[in-house]
Amino acid sequence: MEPADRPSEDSAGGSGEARSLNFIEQIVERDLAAGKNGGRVHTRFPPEPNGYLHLGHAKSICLNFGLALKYGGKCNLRFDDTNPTKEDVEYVDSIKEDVRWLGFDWEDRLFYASDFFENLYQFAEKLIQDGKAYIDEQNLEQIRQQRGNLTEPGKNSPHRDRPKEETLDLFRRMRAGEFPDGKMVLRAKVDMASPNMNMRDPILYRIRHATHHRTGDAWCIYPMYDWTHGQNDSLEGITHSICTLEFENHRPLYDWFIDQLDIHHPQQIEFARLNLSYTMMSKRKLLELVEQKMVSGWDDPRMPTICGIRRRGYTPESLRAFCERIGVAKFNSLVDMEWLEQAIREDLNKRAPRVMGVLKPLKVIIENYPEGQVDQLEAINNPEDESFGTRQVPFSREIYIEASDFMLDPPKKYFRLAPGREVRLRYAYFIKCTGYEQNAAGEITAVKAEYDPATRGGNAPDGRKVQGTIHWVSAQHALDVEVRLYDRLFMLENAGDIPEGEDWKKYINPNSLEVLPACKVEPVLATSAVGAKYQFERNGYFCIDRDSTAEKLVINRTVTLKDTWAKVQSKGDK
RNA sequence: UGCCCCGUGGUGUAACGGUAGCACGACUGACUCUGGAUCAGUUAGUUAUGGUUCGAAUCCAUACGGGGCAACCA
Repeated sequence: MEPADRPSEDSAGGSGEARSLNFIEQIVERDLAAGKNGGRVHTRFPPEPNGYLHLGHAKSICLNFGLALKYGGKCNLRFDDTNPTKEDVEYVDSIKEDVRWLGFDWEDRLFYASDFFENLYQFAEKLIQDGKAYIDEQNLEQIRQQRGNLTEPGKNSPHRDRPKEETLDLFRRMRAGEFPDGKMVLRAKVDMASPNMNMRDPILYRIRHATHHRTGDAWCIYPMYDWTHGQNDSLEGITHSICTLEFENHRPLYDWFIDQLDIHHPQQIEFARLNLSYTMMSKRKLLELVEQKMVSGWDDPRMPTICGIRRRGYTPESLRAFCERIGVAKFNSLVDMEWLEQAIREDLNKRAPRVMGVLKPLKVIIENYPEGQVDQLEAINNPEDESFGTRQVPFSREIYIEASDFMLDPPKKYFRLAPGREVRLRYAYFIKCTGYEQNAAGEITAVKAEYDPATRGGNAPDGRKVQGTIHWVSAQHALDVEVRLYDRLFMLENAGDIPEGEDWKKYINPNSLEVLPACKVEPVLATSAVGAKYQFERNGYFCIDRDSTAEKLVINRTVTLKDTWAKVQSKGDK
């Protein structure tokens, strides 16, 4: 993993431009102005370690850590590990790696909900002592029946008025392991008739004789998320508990708990989660893609996971800029994929060295160029930044150009090579097409050309202009590499919104991966490291994949360059 | 059918009772040894209907539309 530059206060979002405050920043500033929390800002990012982080989490991470950075506060990393049957250290490790890679630092504030199991247990005893909780010995089905539904109130459990001494005894024996799974639960005594379903005597503890990835077998009762989350925030001294919209209806319950316990009261603020077009953020479905081998793994470059997008060639800076740009609100929106791509283009445009790479090679034989001769031509490494310097690119009689840069019968406004036409080979010479070879199927197998020695370096002394400049690679010097092209994973724009029950897999794009096994790139790439990023001129941004071997580089296309010619063409098709 | 939340150009957002702005896209044009980048310009919006007000995207009401809630999940 490459080191990530730490975001500073005003580069947290990648751009230092003045920007109006989002609604959460407004709340924070209001609180600060009012002297609330003694001027502290303390947030947290609280993932459940049951899957890999995705772009939706990136939004939350940037928000929480970004807020702390902006207001001189702190942000904790806390794992919500209250369900031993679903969680695993594999996920804990990947989450830590991803947060760090994104450029954020929780310093010494790494927590687990399981660190607070004893506190939570004591809180529960207090609730019992206060007559605000009871042991319910009904089974799952009975409890569900009594909960009522959206329009009808629930009914009280027959155990609701059990004496608190009895509840306390039972609860302690629950902890001691005297009862099997499902035998009983601890419930809060709130209001079975509340229009808010969350208030209808929620379950606080269930029995699970399961080994926890951190606490081992120390516990056989585990707190529910609702019972854990708010108190955990409180114990960590969180001032602003930022979460997604679906927890809005839970807030009254969290507030109720905090009030009953009379402990520090963090303020919960809900925002809309990220939806990105042509992909989905469902952990469950992403897991299924991995398990059913529809992708190569969690870090498949087509995945919307942070590790996937990292392998694809995205930078932390581009992701932070993306998160800043999409903003934060309570409206459920669908962000166009284009925004993500634009963010990485902007970043890499400034930072990626340029190089020439031919994806679909077509050989060009320059008939008036001496056989065996090699010319070294100077090329600029990054026109956006002089400090990148220059490099030498070998040129010889036989070169490869992009197959799409030659047409037998070109349409109007096609500026590239065609019979009789002259183009510039970038940083090299003007060449004019003098002929071509075709196979029996009519495919062009080679192009013949003549070069003008006077145009060395790319300019004609007589001042004549050419319309097009194309990239090329010397055939005898070229490196053979494999390039992998990626397209959207799903064919449905709002792939995150497929109704439950419908077969979401039928929307998977069968052409999301295209492998080009025989691409030709400049020899300088021979020494490049895994993760190194380049712009292949006129083609896009690429990054060296970890599947590379000593014999053959494997290169991912991160994103294409904007292509106005492609746009013109596709319009012509319509 | 109940409760909660949300509706601003194509997209994402701002304006907090006083000129509807910004960004991305799209479209023009300039420039260019990347049909990239850059620069200049254009386009286009307050879901609807009432009300309050000198004045409403903003406050109120109703309607319409979208989202969430009935796991011993988080």
